[in-house]
Amino acid sequence: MSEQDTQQAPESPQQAEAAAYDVRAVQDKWLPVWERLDPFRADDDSPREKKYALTMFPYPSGDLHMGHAEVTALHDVIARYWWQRGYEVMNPMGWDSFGLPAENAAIKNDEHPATYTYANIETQYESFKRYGISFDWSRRLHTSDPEYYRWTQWLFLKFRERGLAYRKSSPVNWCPNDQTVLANEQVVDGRCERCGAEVTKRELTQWYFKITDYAQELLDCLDDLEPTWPARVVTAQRNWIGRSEGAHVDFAVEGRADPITVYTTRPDTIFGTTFMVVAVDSALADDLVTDGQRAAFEAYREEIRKETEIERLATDRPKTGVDLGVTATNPVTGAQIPVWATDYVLADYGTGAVMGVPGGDQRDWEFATEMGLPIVRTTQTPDGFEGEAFHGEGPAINSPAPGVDSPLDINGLAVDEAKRATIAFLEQQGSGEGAVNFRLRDWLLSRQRYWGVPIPIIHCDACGEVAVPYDQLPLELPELRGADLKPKGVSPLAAASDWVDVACPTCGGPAKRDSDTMDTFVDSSWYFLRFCSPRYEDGPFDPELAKKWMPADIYVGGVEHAVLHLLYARFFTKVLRDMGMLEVDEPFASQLNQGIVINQGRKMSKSLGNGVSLGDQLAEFGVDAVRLTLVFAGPPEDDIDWADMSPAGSLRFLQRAWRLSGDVTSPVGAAPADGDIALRRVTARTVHDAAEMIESYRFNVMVARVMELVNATRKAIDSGAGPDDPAVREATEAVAVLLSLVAPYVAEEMWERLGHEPTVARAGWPEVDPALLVEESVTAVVQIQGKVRARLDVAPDISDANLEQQALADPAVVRAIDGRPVRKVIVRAPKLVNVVV
RNA sequence: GCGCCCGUAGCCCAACAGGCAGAGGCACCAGGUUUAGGUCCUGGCCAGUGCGAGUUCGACUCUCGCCGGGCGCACCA
Repeated sequence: MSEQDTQQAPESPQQAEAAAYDVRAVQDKWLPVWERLDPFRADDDSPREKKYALTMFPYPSGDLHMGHAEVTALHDVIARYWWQRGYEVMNPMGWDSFGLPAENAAIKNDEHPATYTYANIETQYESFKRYGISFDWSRRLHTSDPEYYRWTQWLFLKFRERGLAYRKSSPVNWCPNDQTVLANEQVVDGRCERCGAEVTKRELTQWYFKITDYAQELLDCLDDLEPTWPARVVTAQRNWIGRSEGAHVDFAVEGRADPITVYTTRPDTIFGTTFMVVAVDSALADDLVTDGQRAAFEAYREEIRKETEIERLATDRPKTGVDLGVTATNPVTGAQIPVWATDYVLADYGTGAVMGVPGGDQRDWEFATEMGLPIVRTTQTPDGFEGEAFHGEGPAINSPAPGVDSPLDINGLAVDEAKRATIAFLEQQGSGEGAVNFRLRDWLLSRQRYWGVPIPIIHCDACGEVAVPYDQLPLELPELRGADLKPKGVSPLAAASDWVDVACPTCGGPAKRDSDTMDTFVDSSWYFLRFCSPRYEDGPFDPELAKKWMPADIYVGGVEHAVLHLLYARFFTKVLRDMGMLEVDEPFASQLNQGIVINQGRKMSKSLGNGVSLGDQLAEFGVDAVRLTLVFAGPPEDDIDWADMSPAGSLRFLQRAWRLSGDVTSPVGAAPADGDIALRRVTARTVHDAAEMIESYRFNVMVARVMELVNATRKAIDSGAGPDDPAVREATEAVAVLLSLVAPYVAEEMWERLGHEPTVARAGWPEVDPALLVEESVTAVVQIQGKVRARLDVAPDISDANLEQQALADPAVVRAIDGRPVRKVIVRAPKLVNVVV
């Protein structure tokens, strides 16, 4: 920047002005003008067709960084394109402003989390404005504002009324560092998604959203999203939901009223069941164990509880378990089989109990081998099979085994048939039924933290759980700060007795508020709906306006939310639809996942010392050049290595484009039809292609096309049609409009120099005369044996026969054929002729 | 272990639906301009598409197998 200034000092300001524009001065000039014109305010009453452009709202930690710069630059290309194409565009922005970093900062600095949060929000707000993204700031929201979280609480209570929010005791994921529980989605490879600490299990009573009620629909709708959502997100969600089909089977236990029910995807292997395994941390195991085995069982359970998730999930360690001392009855053979407890069965999947079929399941095989339990194969293995358990296709064998008496016989049946026959038998006998299971668990939403939405529930000894009355919402957080917020295993709110101790709204007796707060993913599960009517007072959003704006036409953001935010937001949308408040089934019609900005082949990090400061880059090259660099770097989904990029080169290009606007001498409104036809064709082609590129998210190619147009226009001015040709004006105006999607400042400056009023952002997409897109002649290639031997200039509508005749008459072709007999001629008019000799 | 994606000039990246491998940029070189090793203008340089097969008149593009890189899932019965 300072370099720019010193370069302008020389004797002739005129000359300096002609060579380069002052990046900072241009930014300072236009920012207040845009502020005044407010060109991106979405009008709820506009008759124009709507577009809703959404980008993931940030968490306010410090100032904006390169990642924010990339995602918003890409997003803004689309939003600004839609404005230019004449849509009414809603492009809102806000902050996901509850969360742990603010709380940690508050403890460290002995202050209130709001101090950190709102200071950062202001910083980011100012940065966003200067960065020139076309946000409609009139819709700004913060999830930590009581006006916002009032409705988060309202939604929680409505969900609860529908049976979709409930409390249960269960072993939950616990982050020992953050001192809070985590949802399954927030545990990555056995570690806390946020801080990386190894997650352990704890038995706690917590609030859950019953997202599993929507498992099937969440899965089914992915088919509709497949064409417009990134494949990896769709796949990730399918895997996460994890639907499987199988059966529930009851194994009777002598002396116990209830049988042990298992879930299996392979009911056809039931004859190979030589033992049962129950999750060691389940209530079922505790209930089944005999007095004689209790001591051993409890010792084993203690050992397991001390393990971290990482240890527990390791697949290569030996199987462990303890015999519970009871036996169960195989419903098809009547055989008595031992029941064991183990940690390789999960308490919260299926029924927490599994029939052990070592012949068909590798885990069971290992367990049987370890414990000396019998192994029976029930599926014929292929010739030469040398593995252990076999779970492939093959006819059923030993079902029943010779000499075993059973009312069911599935020997010889293929796997699918055997499954069907077994389920039919079990259903008829009343000892089982076909069943579907999902990997997806209910969403644990309680958090033992302060800086979040208080759960609006009061616990009364007499009345139980009582909802905070709607007219008392928002239930605001008590004022806590600094050391009050230190993690102590229970929510900091629990210690705020003034706040916690209340009269029961129902009976008036002494009661306590629920002291947990909600997972911040609850806040972000509906913010895109609030944007439709951000000041609405009668509900979380105005259903009429949601009807107008929803769904979001594009959602741009990071792929790290593939199964977190994106799944939760879909769930909320479906529930709100079922509540009659929304008409859409899905919130986001299409999606774009940008890559990340790295440096020197590595993720930017403090420890590597390879961080790139957005502020420094903006100061050195200006907003436009940084935005252009990010958009031009490559396909949006790809990571950008900043070390490979050249923001200086981007700035040079922008200077070249800008210079065009000073060279144009024809008047505003000069009839383009009188202009140079060759340049007009290039302009038309560029505008046409640019639209296509944007709509297929190939923004880097769009920029390359604009560069070509700039080059062509330069040539026309210097050595062609000349600066007064109307086609030069037409081309330069097109450059300004196209550049307005990426480099708003220089585009505005060009627009003014071309004699127009601001703002170029709303100038409208250039008109393209379709006649200019039709080539007057094309080059046809003549190949001999697939090698190019000649080129012909031909009419675009030349016939196959005509082209073939011309090709074979061409001297170069005749020479190449060299008298050999022509065996075959392939003609693809007007582009190609291939002669086979 | 299973699944998905990607390998094109020194570097970042293009190539519609199989049909001329290069659109654009960076870097580099040369000439012009210049007080100028900068800016600007002009021109140049640079790969036969990771490897090996197959299909085809024709393969960067389709199929199969390797090699290399990335991502996702992973004791879910």
